[in-house]
Amino acid sequence: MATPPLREPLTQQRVVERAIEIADSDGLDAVSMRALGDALGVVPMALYKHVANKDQLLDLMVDVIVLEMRLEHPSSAAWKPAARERLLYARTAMENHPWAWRAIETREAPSPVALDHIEAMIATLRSGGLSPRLVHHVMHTLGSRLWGFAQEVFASAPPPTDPAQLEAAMAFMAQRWPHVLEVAAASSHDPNTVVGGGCDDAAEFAFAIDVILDGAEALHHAPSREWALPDSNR
Amino acid sequence: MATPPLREPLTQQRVVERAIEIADSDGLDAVSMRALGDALGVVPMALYKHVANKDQLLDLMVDVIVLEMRLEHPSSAAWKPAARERLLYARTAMENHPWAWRAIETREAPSPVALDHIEAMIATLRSGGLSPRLVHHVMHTLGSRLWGFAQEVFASAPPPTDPAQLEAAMAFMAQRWPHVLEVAAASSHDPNTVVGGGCDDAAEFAFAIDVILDGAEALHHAPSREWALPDSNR
DNA sequence: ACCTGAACACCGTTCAAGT
DNA sequence: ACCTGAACACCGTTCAAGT
Repeated sequence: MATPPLREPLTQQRVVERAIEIADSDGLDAVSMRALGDALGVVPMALYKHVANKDQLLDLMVDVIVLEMRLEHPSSAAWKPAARERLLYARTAMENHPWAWRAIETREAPSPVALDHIEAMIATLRSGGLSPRLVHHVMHTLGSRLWGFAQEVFASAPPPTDPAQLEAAMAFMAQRWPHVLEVAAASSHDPNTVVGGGCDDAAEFAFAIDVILDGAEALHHAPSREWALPDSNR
Repeated sequence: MATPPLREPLTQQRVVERAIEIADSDGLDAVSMRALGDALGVVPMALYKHVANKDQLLDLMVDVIVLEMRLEHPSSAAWKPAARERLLYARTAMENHPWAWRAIETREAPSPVALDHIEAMIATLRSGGLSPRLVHHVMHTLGSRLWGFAQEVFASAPPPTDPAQLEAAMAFMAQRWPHVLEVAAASSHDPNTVVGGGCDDAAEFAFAIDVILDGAEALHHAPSREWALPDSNR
């Protein structure tokens, strides 16, 4: 009588799924080959039968998230609302996996799944008649927003919770960085939490992509027609 | 007779300068406490007398680069060319230290030096009469471009050098990602290097900030005056 | 005051060995 | 076929000790 296996054999899919679970709950740094092995009840080196190395593991994790950004049929046929919907859809996937932007940023080349996403957005913009050259600039201007995130540098500084400290900090800012304070106050939805925290990421994302898409539309219709020539290399 | 010291004692400044030199020449990953100690002819643990830990070392390295972005007197008094000049100036500093965006991105809170940079840009935008709320949105839209970089996700894929491989890759792209190929071809300055590589980063940066600043100007002058109300919280 | 040595708790990964 | 154990070459950092 053969001894039955004590657990399911690993597969690449199980390895990647578990890695995503760990990243979702504990962050990307918690995904080490050793911790992932532990979570799967296996010695770390066993993982190397299913992924070539950690880099390929990250590739596969990113592909799962990018696949979640796939939008088969935008609800509008017009290029601008369709592009807008694609970008907001990508942002939803990113919101569900807050670690993913850090993984995407370290990928060196686009996978076929990523190229499918790029292709869909470019096709949408081209369907509006925007020239290849204008579309190219727009894609660069969108930058990471194509992948549903904007790198909000220095965005995560929480204000002090102690009211006395908060008041002191605000007094100091009013003296040394008065314009920063004024703009932070203007952005705050809740007037009581004036410094940081009061920022609506979704609204900022929407504002930014509207500026970019409106700008693209304006250039497309510009009287110079510089951007409208479909067959030039401009 | 006291034995003279065999080398200059370390200072925080020397530690940070050497770390920046290593990052400039070998990349940010080459800056480990151990390698930095080696480069200074000192055991790694000696560094902890001058920086609290590696995180503070990165803070200090970033501050040096952000200080290089300081522009005392823009050459125009008008807000838009002045803002444009600030952004391009920041990009120059970033170009000289290609590792710096990776370090900036991992900082959690802005240092005083970083707040000075933010303050200068906000003051420039406010000098044009843009409302605090519009300025806030514009700052978010600029995102990392305020720090002179745009995260060009998946931008660094070099095309195959072997002509046969290149032709095969292009044939495959033409079939599966036709719009990507068309747009890549339109962007290429040299028609012989059609896939990747032919992209002018400086031109893309300039295009993007012009779209954003032009968009800000249009909203500032918009007939709705939604963005022009200086004293509301909108 | 400033630097050192040994050690701890981690990494990713290779290679030969086990069942 | 699939997993394991021991080992290698790295990390950042602490702590007690040296001069």
